[in-house]
Amino acid sequence: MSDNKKQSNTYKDSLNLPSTDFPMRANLVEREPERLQNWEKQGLYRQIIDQRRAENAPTFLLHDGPPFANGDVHMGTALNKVLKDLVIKSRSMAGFHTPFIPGWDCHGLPIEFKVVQKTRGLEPAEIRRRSEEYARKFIDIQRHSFRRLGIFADWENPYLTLDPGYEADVIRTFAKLIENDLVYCSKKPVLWSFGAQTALAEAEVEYEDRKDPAIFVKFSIASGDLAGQSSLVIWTTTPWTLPANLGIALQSRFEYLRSTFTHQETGVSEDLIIARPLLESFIAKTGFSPTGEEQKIDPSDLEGETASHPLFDRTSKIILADFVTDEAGTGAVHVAPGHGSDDYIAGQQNDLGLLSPVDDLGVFTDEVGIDELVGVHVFKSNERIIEMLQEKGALIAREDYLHSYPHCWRSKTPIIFRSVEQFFVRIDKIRDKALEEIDKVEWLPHWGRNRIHGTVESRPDWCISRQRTWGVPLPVFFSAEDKEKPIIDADLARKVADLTEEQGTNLWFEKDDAWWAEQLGLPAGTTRCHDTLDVWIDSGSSHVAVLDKRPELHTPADLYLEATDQHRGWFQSSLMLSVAYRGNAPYKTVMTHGFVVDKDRKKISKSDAQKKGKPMDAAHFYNKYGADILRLWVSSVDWQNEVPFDENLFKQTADTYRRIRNTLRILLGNINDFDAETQSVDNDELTLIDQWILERLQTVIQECCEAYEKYEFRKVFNTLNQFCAVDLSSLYIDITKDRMYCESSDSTKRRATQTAMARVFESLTRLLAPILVYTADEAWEFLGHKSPIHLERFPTPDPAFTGDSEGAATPVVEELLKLRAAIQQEIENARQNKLIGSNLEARVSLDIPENTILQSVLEDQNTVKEFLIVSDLTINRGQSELAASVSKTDNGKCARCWRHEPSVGKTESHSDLCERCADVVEASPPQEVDDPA
RNA sequence: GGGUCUGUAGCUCAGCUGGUUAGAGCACCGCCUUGAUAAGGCGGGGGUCACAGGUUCGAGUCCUGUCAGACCCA
Repeated sequence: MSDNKKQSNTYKDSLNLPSTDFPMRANLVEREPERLQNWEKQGLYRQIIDQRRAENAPTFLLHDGPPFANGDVHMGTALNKVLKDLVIKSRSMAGFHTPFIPGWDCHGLPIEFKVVQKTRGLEPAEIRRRSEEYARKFIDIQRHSFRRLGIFADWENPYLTLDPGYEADVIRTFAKLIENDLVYCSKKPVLWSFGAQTALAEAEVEYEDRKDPAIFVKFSIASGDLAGQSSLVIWTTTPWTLPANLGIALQSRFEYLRSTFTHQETGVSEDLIIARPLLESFIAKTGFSPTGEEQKIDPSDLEGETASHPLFDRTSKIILADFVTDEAGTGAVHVAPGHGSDDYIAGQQNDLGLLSPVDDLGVFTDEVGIDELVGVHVFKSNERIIEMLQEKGALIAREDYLHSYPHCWRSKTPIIFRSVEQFFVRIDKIRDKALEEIDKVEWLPHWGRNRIHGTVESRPDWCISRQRTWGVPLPVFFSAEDKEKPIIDADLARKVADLTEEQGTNLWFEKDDAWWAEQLGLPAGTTRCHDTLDVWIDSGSSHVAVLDKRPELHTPADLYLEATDQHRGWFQSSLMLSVAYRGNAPYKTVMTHGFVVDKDRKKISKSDAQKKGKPMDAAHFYNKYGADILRLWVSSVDWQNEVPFDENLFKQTADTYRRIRNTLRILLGNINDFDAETQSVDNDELTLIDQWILERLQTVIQECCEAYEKYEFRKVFNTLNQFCAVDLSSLYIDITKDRMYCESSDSTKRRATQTAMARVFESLTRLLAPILVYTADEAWEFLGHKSPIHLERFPTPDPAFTGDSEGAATPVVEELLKLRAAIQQEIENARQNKLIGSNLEARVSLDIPENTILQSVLEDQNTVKEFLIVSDLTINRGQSELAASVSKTDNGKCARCWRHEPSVGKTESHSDLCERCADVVEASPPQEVDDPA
């Protein structure tokens, strides 16, 4: 027994077992940073760029949308940046010159809010100093994460929207808008946050449920035939806007009903006019139902008449408007032009005038006209106003109304519509051109076109002024004579840009009005505007401040790639500003990805995730699993839709990773003693199976390159995963084990397989490189390459193995696979019945129908046996159907190769070996094989 | 409420212009192997293709509606 074991160990030493130092366990968390450090030390990004430039490669420009310099990199941001990197790396390996300048969006309320919250009462210049410090801190944090994720970019020279040069270009972009007569100032209702004391963009608003009193209010008709006889009833959920009421809108398409309405319980009667489509709900909600004669009223008869305001001695004009619907209310809509955008437009069209008696804090001003309300917050006035209506007998009914209501994304306070002097960009002047440009752009997925088209089509003028400090100043002045009159002048704006180009826009806040007036040659007494520009102007100007500015870049960019919410955000602001600035879109293609959602496809809110202890920071994952796992995950998902995510998916991805890594490892181990330069065999010396795997490889190369080109990384992932798991691991490597381990090391058969394996390895690592940035480079290095794989190009299919030639191996192998499936089932039966253990103990009898494809290969028993990994095979050709039967073989087991061969014992000097092994052992004694020296 | 989308095994994804018993990998269960071994091989279970109608000789694939989810808007 011990003798036997000793002997078998001796034979083990005579085998060519795979050998490599490429570790099975990746230990990515520790190894990746080391590799990253090497790359950075040698300036790999620069090397790649320089190399492609030297090759005169065509340029592919992906313009980075700037993430906000606030908070850590979470999975959503990581998804975005990794996708961008997959694009960049795959385009680079496809031979393009791909400069990638990362950016950060640095200004804006969220940062200023953090700073101001911490310390109140700071001077503007100090707020700005601290805001910049805050932004830069997070830029460093995020940059570190992005680098760690293996993203190649010009990290030393990113674009920051707070850079003086960038700010100056924002101002120049704005000057161009002025020049094109696109900027105006107007008192207009805007979304106002009294919590943050600023106007907000729509993107800065979030909706939350809120309960408000909804009231039905009577306005008695004051002119025309019905004067003094009947009343219109309006419905509103914002009683505080009633003091600003200047009109009542009716729907021309509705029929209205006039009647005496009597309250079912109180018996009170009122002569009222209600739209017929809303009559039922009116009755249900107010308790008033028609009890008198019913008279049809045509709303156009009332148009132009007036109704008495229930709180003041003044009238409101009755108008017709399309925004009146039958969804809620009475068909008569309260119009306060100062407090709503529909109202504002209707007010303009009908000369209603405008009242907006509310200040920055959301408190009523003198203008409200009711002394006791002056100084009271609007939301605290609702109840008092309702009481007053009640006192005047104008309140028909009230209810509590739960609705989804806009809130400020920062201060979380409800939004009010309030009219203030604001600056706007006239969208109508550029809308048509913008819509035209949209259709020249390629949108991925294609429905993105509809999304942005819809938003551009319907968007109102762009409110671009913010009453905040942390931003690019709005370069406008107010005349000395009339403080209300803005001086909007392109040349002045350009001078401001020149003055701040070097020193930054802090100058605007540090120097006083007199200084500025003098610098710009304005009359003494001229004051400057204290607003800042909407941050969407900042980031939307990047095509000027970055693409135009940097010598290696240009407009339009080939690709913008962001999450779908940017259809209304950056894609749109960039489009509008580019159309205004240069008359065309800043991009050729726009690609969007979905949001990261949880495994039930519900959105992940930050607070929820924290509550449940579910980490969402990218750092958690690359520190626990490694960046390559995170990247592999990105490559595996359908990012055009929502991207499901939870930690289990990482474990799943890690399994896939392990399989790929082990495949690379066994390939390395098998070609360890092989020098492709000197020991490769000619193509016609490759065996069937080698030829087959190379044919498969060409298909894989073809499919992956096409998929990369179409940004279908998921397909690359699937293709490579299957190639590794099925074609290589389960078939090729398994089938060639015997020849690799047992044939003499220099045999042609073995060298043929090594030739194929080396080619597979070279191609596979390159195809993996954009995804597994660290692992592919590690494997590449283990093969003996000195320079990083990321300088390489993708492989191209070898025409000698495209599989459609006459001697193609693929059709033959596919037939053999059918035989394999048939016998494996029988072998498994035998195994389950404890008849045999390993495949090699099986005696297989195989019935095969006539098969022209297999004809020649069946002549060669050894090839078939090798392919099927069986020792003892009898083939019965010309049978009616494919069938296999299995029993235990009588052949003796070769102590070296473990096959059960009839030839075992036939060689006297090695009585426990098969003939093949005896020959091999005779030819090369173990010591020589084992000792590489 | 409106717009734009999505919905195939436990999970991540394939299923081309409608056509035989809907596929892969992972996970799960069983077996084998111990010369890829914190690996590898083989076999197996698992899907009324969200639901309900319709068009068609025939639908996961086309149409309508419902439900659920995402983003944007109100």
